[in-house]
Amino acid sequence: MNYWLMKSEPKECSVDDALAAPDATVPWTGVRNYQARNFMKGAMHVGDGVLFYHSSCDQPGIVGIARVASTPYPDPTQFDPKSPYFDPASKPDAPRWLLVDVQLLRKIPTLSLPALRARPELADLLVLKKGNRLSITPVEPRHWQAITGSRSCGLV
DNA sequence: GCCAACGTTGGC
DNA sequence: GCCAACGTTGGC
Repeated sequence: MNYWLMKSEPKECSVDDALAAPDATVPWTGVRNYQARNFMKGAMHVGDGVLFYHSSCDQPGIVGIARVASTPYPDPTQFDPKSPYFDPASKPDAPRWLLVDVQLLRKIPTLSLPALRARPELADLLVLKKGNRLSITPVEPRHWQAITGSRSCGLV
């Protein structure tokens, strides 16, 4: 069991969009960074805990508790010329970009960046570190527990 | 393999 | 819109 923080721009897929989706599950499209991809490819497992994060918006922060709901599979947007995530260098027989499905378990009151920074036990949370731009970052168990109050995946 | 130029992310 | 911090690209 691992834990992750995954960023989404609410303009594209907000926590409410995830909540409204069938089974509250959405494909995590658009990851175009090798380090983030490699997390999905090599270290993520179905059932891993996910902190659902809103970025590039009025109030950035953690807005939901979710879980990894699938093994990694090719991100279809890489093959769609009309998609902003289209990657002409990626071929269907050798997909470059992957995604996983993410299932929202519960929405939480937004934990804003200032609120997160106010907690000393979260000082090492990667998303709070200066210069961090990764859209998927691993979360240490102690951070997960501090944020969710649970050792488990957040299932109630 | 080096590294300068360029592009992107994302908070502010 | 600004800009710091990275990642990627491409000439050499």
